[in-house]
Amino acid sequence: MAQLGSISEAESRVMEVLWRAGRPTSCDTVVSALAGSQDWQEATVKTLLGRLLKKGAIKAAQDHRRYLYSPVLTRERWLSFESQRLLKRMFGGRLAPLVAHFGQHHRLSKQDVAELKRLVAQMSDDD
Amino acid sequence: MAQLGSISEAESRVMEVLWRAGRPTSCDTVVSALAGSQDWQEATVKTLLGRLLKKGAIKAAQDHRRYLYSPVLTRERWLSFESQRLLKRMFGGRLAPLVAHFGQHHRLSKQDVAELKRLVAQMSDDD
DNA sequence: AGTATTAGTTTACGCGTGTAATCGTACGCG
DNA sequence: CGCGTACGATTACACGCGTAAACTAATACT
Repeated sequence: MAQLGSISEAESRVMEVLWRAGRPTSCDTVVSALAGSQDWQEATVKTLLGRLLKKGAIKAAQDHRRYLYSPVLTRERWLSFESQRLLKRMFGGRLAPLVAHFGQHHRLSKQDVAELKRLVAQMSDDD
Repeated sequence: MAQLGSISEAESRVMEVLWRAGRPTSCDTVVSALAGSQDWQEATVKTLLGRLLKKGAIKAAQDHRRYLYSPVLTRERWLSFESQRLLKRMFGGRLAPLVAHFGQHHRLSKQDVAELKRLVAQMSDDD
């Protein structure tokens, strides 16, 4: 019953497609959507869809002779799960140290800084 | 030759010890340092040190009948590597969306918000 | 000097993952 | 009505990881 949330890298690529689609989607359509960016055989996608089903991250609804898949795990929940995992593992679970790290070690675009400023301002507001 | 940077979860626990130690450290000492937090048999730690050696993430210097291990991969580089990987995978490689996500979906402590404010202010300064 | 200890090296083993090929089966077409 | 086709399901297989035990070689103690 693997706690929802832990899907693999490759699986998440498939989820991205389903999230973007916003409606039940056939395996075939997923394959097309991935063609180019991800060079997988159709068989591979089938496998991944199967694994996601077993994990309960997606559900399948019969549509004539095939299934249409849709996410059960939301993108929001997944983002939360993974980013909190990283924060916990590497930054004592707190956001500020990560931001500090980025400030020191990576060039942030002016746009990013502006965005950040806006965000923290908003946070104080909410308070 | 796996590009430096990709060490596993368990391996990173060992690295943490070496980073904190700040000087060449014996396997035995690593085991003691982990006792409690991480309930591993000595054998397990030996395995992990061996794997880290093979990956080039640490080096070993002979000291009488044993080795003293020290990091080659720095904590900074590791933090950068992993956090950028997450950002790229989940937030289009940009920091702001992650912060936005946290703002919306997780309660940030007053302390965290203050810290964040200080950090972004500082960023503008640097600019 | 022989033996117990200790440290490093080798081997083990099940599980998840990436990446598919193959199998089985229901349907539509000729 | 039989056969190719299009799907999902089953099976495959190597590799990394978590977790260790077994093996080996050197040393310290008696």
